[in-house]
Amino acid sequence: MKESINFFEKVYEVAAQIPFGRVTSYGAIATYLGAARSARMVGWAMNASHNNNDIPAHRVVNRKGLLTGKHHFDGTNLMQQLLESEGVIIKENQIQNFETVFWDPSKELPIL
DNA sequence: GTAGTGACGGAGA
DNA sequence: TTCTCCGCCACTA
Repeated sequence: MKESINFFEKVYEVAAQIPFGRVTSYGAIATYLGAARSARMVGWAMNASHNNNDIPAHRVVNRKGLLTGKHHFDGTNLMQQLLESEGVIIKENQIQNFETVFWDPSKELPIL
């Protein structure tokens, strides 16, 4: 076990605070954490979030609102199904009204 | 030690 | 808007 990278826990913390029926992007989280150029790390952290049940990874999509991470879920439509259950409309793996359901941590959460 | 890859994002065309 | 290229950090072979 290495020293726990705060980056991971921060990502989890932010993701866990995503309100019901809202979504955010990897870049938004990365920017909030001060790693705007490391959005990939956020996605990578999400990959490890499988061990954290409190991490609604299905609420995290790319900046286009595309469910790029759905392949990492058990089913093929599990991610979409979860989001639709929260009132998020999805079509062709892309979130509709993305601007409406988008949740920006850098705006909603206190500045780091 | 080097190269390839990835749940991404931004800039340029 | 989409496509391509580059950069970013961490992991794997």
